[in-house]
Amino acid sequence: MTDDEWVPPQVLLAIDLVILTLRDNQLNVLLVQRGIEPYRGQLALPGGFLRDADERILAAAHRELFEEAGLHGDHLHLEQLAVYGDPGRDTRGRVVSVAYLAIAPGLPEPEAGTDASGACWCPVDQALSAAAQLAFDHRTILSDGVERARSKLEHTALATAFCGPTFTISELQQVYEAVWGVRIDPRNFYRKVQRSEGFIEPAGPVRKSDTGRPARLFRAGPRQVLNPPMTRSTDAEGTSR
Amino acid sequence: MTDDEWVPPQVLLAIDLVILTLRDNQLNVLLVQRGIEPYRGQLALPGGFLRDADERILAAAHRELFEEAGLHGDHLHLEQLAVYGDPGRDTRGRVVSVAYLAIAPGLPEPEAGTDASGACWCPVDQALSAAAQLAFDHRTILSDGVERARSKLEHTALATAFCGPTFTISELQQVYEAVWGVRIDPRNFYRKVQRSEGFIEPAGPVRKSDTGRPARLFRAGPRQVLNPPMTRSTDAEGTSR
DNA sequence: ACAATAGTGTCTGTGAGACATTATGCA
DNA sequence: TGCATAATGTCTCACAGACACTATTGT
Repeated sequence: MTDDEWVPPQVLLAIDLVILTLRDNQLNVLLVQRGIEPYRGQLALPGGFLRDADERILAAAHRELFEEAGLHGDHLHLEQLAVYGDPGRDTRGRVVSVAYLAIAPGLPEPEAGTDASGACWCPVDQALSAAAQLAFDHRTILSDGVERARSKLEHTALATAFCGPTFTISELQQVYEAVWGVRIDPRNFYRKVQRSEGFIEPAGPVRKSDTGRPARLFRAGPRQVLNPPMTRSTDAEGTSR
Repeated sequence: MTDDEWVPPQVLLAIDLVILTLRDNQLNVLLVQRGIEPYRGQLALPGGFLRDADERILAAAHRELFEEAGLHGDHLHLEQLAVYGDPGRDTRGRVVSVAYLAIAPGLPEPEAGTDASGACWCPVDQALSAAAQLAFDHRTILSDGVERARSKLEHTALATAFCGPTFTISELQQVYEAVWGVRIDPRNFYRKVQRSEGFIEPAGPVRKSDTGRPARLFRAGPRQVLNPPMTRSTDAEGTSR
């Protein structure tokens, strides 16, 4: 079409991870402090380049997930989020990054000393505030990831991925409250998740807590898409004209 | 981390387009017949490589949209779908493709003679049937694109993108019926879209048709996300255990 | 007994779906 | 007048949200 000698340009392929978890009833994201240029010393999402030309992209995401956070595949939700590839987003050349969204159950401090020179959980509110100054376009990526998680909570069973293998209903409720940033009536929530066919199923007897009546335990059910969905009261959306 | 001499591998970046429209009350997709290897002569989604290292990915999508289908940006919905980059999906090397979903109002036969040696609209049912044999992993991409369109119809105003600048309510209904493959009660549909704040707004007087009472015309409203959503009766989903 | 959380029951408003009815054009 | 489609009204059932109430633990 153009020159006979024209060949398409090549690009560097990177993976970025938005790893969300719940800590202390707050939605947290895993951030690392960059050890190399560009943006040396600044906070960034964990990630890296494709290792070699034969590595699958999803495999690279899993590899980075392990290298930078010490997490491996089991009990972990991992899904493609979007591609970010604007020219100039990385000074090292044309870098196209595939972002993945990972949801992990509540975890203690991350394993340090692997790849990243310092990884830490950070509340997303804080990471998204103007003061945080994430590297590259990672603020956009994080924002997209959080919005995706919020949305998927509505009509999929994603919420169970934030919990351990078994959980109580009020623990599940805390997931919704933390991710959506709203308060939910426990009685209505209880009925709703119970009725939602295949969402959760009974597991073991009860979990005793320090105070109050012990709660029954549940595990994630077989159904991934919820019917009916968990409508969050979306009272301020759309274009305000 | 590994060798001092290690450099990340480079890949070729491609764009693939899932261009959907409505023709004769059927959901159609634009396909081209490949003029070059690999998969020469087979049907494929329109697409191509990044032109140069400075081109934005979205710009490349718009460029291909024009080159291969003669469509340009106005009155056109275009959104990122996903990335497909498995090794071996293209024999020319490691090709990572960013798929875009485009929705166009009903259109006549596409402009031939630009880039693709023959482009044509094809009913999606037919394109997805086993007999079609699309090139590369384009069957998967098309399938993902259609599912995305179906899903977005529920809680966004995407349906209006299938229509012209003005449309009647029954035309809008035909969009839903065609994309979802269901029948909808016209009276209930009428009330529902009317009540949905900001979805559609009156435009001009009426459109006369060959038969029956003329219908009022509407245009797309300012609101993109619908509240309440247009629930399609999702009676068979999730994992059947 | 009391505090605290788990779990159940009841009421009310709203919307979805089924379907009758009226309105407005043309042959 | 008859036909076809547009537009509106009515009914019923199911569910969301509000909230009173009972149950079961520890102190």
